[in-house]
Amino acid sequence: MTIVAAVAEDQLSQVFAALADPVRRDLVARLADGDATVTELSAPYDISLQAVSKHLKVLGAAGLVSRTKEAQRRPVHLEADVFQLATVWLERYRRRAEERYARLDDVLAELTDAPPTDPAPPTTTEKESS
Amino acid sequence: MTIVAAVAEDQLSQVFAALADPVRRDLVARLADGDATVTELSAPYDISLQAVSKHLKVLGAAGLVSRTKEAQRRPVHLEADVFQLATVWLERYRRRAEERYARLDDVLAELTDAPPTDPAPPTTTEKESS
DNA sequence: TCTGTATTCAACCAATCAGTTGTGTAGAGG
DNA sequence: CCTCTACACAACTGATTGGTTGAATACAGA
Repeated sequence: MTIVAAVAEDQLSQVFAALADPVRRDLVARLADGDATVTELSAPYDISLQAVSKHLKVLGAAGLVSRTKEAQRRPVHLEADVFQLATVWLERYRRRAEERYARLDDVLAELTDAPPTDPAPPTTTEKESS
Repeated sequence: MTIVAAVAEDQLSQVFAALADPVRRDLVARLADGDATVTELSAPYDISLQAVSKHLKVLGAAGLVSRTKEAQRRPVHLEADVFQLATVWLERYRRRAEERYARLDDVLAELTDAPPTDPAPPTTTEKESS
């Protein structure tokens, strides 16, 4: 279980890191409309083809794209499944935060609470990070 | 519109980059359960408090957290809204890719199509990146 | 006022990253 | 066979990043 979680953690890092670059997001956006080769993908940018190839390698390492050998060209294919990994993570904590925000007692605590003797009731006591 | 889009693009980059780090994701996970101070947040890690402060700065720049001045401590608060920015982007292209995958003619095209004279109809012709 | 606590700022360092250019390799076509 | 095309690999460079330590700032309490 720990190993699985660690691997997932690592892939999550790679997915987010991959999508942190505007060029790579643009590549993903274009690949969502259909597979394409490196040369086709690199055409719109003024960076070198090798640079785009590197970007695709990053996306590939994150599991966001796959390559298929087809003659001498290697079309890039978007793997939509991996997106859910990130979405699930995001939604999980967004929902948690919003739930907490919705609870009135917590809201009131944030508004009225500021006792120097009792610093922060909600967080310090429990910790259940990863 | 272009400026707005550019800003959004930039924030999206920052959000994804912020979440690409496991420590920062862990911080977010813990902040989802409630606000906390830097000292509290840094406790579980064996890195310095200053390092955690830096991480929070990154999260803050991405708009994922906010700080409120409260005496000499500055509790960190998770901003759940920004999560949707990322989620919307992810879902947009995941859905696009899956729609395309579901259409049978496209699937067939991928299987039977491989004409060297006509490289790739779907992508090269149009571009609507940023 | 002096002290302790909470936090940031600044300078530094090693590692990673995005880009480059140059070279190598695999397959299709003359 | 030779050449073009499509791509990957390797080495280099400048910028960014995650970490450190040391000092500065802000405020609460004795």
